[in-house]
Amino acid sequence: MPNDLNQSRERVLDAAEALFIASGYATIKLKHIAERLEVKESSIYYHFPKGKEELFVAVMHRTFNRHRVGIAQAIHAAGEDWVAQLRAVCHWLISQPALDVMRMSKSDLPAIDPLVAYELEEEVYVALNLPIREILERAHESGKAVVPDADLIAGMVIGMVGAIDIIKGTWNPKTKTEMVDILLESWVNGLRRV
Amino acid sequence: MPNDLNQSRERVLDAAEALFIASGYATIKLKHIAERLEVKESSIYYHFPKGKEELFVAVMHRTFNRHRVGIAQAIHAAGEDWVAQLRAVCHWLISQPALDVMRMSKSDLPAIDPLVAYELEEEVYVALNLPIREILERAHESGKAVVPDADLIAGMVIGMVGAIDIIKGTWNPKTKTEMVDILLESWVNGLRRV
DNA sequence: ATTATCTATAGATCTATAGATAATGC
DNA sequence: ATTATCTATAGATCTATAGATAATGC
Repeated sequence: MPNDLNQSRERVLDAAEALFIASGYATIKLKHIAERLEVKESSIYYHFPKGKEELFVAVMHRTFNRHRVGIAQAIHAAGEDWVAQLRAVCHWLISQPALDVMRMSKSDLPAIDPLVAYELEEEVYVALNLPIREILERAHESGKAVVPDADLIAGMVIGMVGAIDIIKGTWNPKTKTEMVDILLESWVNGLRRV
Repeated sequence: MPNDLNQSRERVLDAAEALFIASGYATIKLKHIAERLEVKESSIYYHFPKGKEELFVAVMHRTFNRHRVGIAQAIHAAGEDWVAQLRAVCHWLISQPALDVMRMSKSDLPAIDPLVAYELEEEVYVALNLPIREILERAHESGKAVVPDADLIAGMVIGMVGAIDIIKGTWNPKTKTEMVDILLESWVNGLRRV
């Protein structure tokens, strides 16, 4: 059953992305992806002849590229205010499958070709950390915020959205958007009241 | 070569903990643990006859129990001030192998017996989230802080320490303690300067 | 006798390949 | 002719078990 725009390849990437992003490279077997697609494992090799690692790398490139574009657009659409920009980035992030950057960095990437792993690590940085860092640096330079280490706080913002995902799943009845707004508000204005 | 206090069993737990905590249940094979111990895979079954899952569960119980005790002591030793208590918890956490709570919850625990997984999830909550949440609630009730959702912020604090670990590994030349202090300071006092 | 390891191997699972089958587009 | 699937199977890896070996404590 042929298709015009490589639709079946995209379908494989979609299924693999949902599973790899949620559970990681080692946990997800080709069997799981095949089951989700309702095809046999071997069919996946038609689209990704080199197999699991090639599929994982293709998924990651696509995901990080989507984030790079989505975050840049979100910031642009948010206007000049740095808090509005930060909120826009967070709202974009919670609209996407939750990334576990720690698992990627310490578990997924060490399992693949080191050169490709390095490239992917750079893509994450450019797509996610860098734009957030730049928001914070602009706010700092214009005197609107005190940002002691923009890279560090950018990393925290990304981790924040991941943390929301766990808390959401377990207990909290609030929506993710409400949670992000609460956390950002408390971070921007501070917890302390003397 | 016998030993007095189950020393060889503890040695297995130590090796398994370092690997499981860093890379997760699926990534770590018995081979990796055996290599680290310089024994054969089959020797591990002497201490954990039911194999990998039993070992993983024993590791997690031990880890969470150590955190429960360590965090309670850290808070007690920190005195009355809520910021000092928060800092003490964070300093305890960075003294320990970095936990990836998201990976545990979405990747490791779903791979084991559901009943045991539920128990472990509760242990994490009691050991980590609950004490932090209580610090924040006390600060809120005494009017010293504005804490909109203590559970949510407690989850973030735990995520924060994990995020530090990634950033540490990749770029930042600061020590983990410096990073925690910077992040806590910025969260307590707020980023905004109008 | 108890503790702790080893060798050897079974059985399951996982990744990957070869080659057949089928549907559509030209 | 091209796209996309399938069946069948090889080979590697992983978990687990049975039973031997060796050292120490009683």
